[in-house]
Amino acid sequence: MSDSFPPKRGRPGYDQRAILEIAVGAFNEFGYDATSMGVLATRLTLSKAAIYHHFSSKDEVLQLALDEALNGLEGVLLQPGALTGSAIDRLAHVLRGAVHILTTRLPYVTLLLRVRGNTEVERLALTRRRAFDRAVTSLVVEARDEGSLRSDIDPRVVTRLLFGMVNSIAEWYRPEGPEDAAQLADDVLAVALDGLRRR
Amino acid sequence: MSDSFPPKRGRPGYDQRAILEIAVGAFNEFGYDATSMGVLATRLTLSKAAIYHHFSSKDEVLQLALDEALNGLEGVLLQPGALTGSAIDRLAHVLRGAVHILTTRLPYVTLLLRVRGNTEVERLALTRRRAFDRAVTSLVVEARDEGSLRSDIDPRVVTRLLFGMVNSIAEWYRPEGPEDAAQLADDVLAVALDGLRRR
DNA sequence: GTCTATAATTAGATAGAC
DNA sequence: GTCTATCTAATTATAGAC
Repeated sequence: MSDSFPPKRGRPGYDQRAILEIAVGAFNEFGYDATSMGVLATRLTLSKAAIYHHFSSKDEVLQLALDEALNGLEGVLLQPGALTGSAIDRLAHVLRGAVHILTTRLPYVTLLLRVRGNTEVERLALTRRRAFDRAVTSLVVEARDEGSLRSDIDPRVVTRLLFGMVNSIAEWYRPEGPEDAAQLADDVLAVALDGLRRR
Repeated sequence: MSDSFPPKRGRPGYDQRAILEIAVGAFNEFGYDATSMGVLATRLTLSKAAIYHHFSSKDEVLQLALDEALNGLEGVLLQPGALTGSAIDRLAHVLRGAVHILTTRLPYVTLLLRVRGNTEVERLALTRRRAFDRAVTSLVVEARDEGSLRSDIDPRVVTRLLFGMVNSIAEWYRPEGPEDAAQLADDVLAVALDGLRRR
C-alpha cells in the first residue's frame, strides 16, 4: 500500500465499481431501457458526461453487470461438489450454489434474469445463460438415469420448473429480510425433492 | 347480425383488439419501454397517427393488455372449485386455473409478469397482482392448518416458490410446442405436492 | 380508419474547460 | 474526475387532410 493515496487527490469521486453498483440498482428499479443516463446521473449526483469517463456507453455498463452474474453462476459448475459424487448430489450442489450466487449477487442476477436480447450484449448474455441451463438439464437426466429422480416428467420441464423456483427468489428476496439464504436453499431443495404434501 | 357490415366500408383496417394483440407481441419481444410507437406502427404496416385513433396513449395500450391478464386470474378465484371443498383441493384448483390462464392468455400474462411499477397504470396492475398472491397465500395457510401440507416451511415462501414455478412457464411455454397445457398443470402439481425424488 | 407533416421533449453521447 | 454546453437522433403525441 505504498502508493494507495495518489488517486485520492481533490474530490473523492467515483470509481467504475461504485458507479456500476448504483447503475444496476436503477436498472432493476425502473428497467434498463427506462433508465436514462440522465436519471442515472441524478442518482449519482453527477453529470451525464462524468459517467462517460468511466464507461464508454450505457451498453458497457450493462455488459459488466451481466458478467458479474454469469461468472458467478458458471463458477458454481466448476466447484468440486458439482464435479464429483452422485448425480443427485451434484444437482443439489448446483441448485444450492445457484441460490447462493442469486442471494450474494442479487442485483446482478436480477438484471440478468430480465434481459430479453435486444442488443448484442444481451444476446451474448442469453447464450451463456442457456449454456448454464443445459448443464443443469444434463444433471437432471443423469439423476433420473441413476434412479434418484422420478422418470414420469420430461427432464427439460423439470429443469425449467426448478429454475422457475430458484430464479423467482430474485423477485422477493431481500438480504435484510427474515429469510436466511442457506435456509432458503434448503427450502427450495425440500420442496423440489420431497414436495409440499404432508406424509 | 343485421348491421354487421356498415363499419366494413373502405379499407379493412384494424380494430382496437387486433392492434392490441400485435402490440402485446412487440412489448414481449423487445420490452415495453424499448418498443417505440414507431416500430409498433411498422409492425402494423400503419402510421403512428393511426394507432392514436384506437388508443389515447402508449400507456392505454399497456393498461388494456394488463386488464386482460388480471381479469383472467381474478376470475379463477371466483370459480366454484376455488370456493368449495378442502383447502388443498381449492389450492390445486387455483394453481391449475393459473396455469390455464397463463397458457390461454400467454402474451398478456407474460407482459403482466414483467411490469415493474414505473407508471400509475403499472402500479395499479401490481396492486391487483399482489391481491391475487395474497389470496393464494391464504389457501396455503388453510391447507397447512387442515394438515394437508407440511408445516416446516413458511407459507409465504411456499406461495412464492409455487408462483415461481407457475409463472416461469411464461418464459418458455409455446402453444404450438409439444407440451400439453393440462399435462403441464399436472406436472406442476406433481412436483409441488409430491416432489421429484423417486420413492 | 388512415395518411403526411410536424411539434415538443428527451434520449445517448461528445467537446473542451477546470 | 467532474463540469457546462451542445449535438444529433429518436421519442411520444398532435394537426389537419383524405
